[in-house]
Amino acid sequence: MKENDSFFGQVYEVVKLIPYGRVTSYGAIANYLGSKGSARMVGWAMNASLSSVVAIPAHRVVNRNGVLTGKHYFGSPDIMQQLLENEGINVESDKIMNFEKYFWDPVKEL
DNA sequence: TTGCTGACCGACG
DNA sequence: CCGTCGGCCAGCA
Repeated sequence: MKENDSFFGQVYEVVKLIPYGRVTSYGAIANYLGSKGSARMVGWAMNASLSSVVAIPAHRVVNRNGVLTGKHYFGSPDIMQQLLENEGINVESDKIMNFEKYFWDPVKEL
């Protein structure tokens, strides 16, 4: 797995491990990787994942507020919300309702 | 190689 | 409440 060699690869691993109907935050992933301050890299990795041939459920990754920050990067601002709602997650005004309930923390789960 | 930017987060004034 | 800055790592001109 060459992907796992880089910081990005570790992000991919975690994001792909996110179970159906769950969401996590950039900071949580960064914290799991051992670099809390590198939360920006997580988002950057997501951007790279869009070009990646590997399917990455980036729509399950949101910011600490539960807001769909990168929704615009999915091609259309509605795609990310539609995907989340399709998994049974309520999204309103670009933010996840009951975010705490759907929140999946890799540090605690893994 | 250097410098700027980026889907974040927390702290400071 | 709002604006600004630092920190983390990687990609690109």
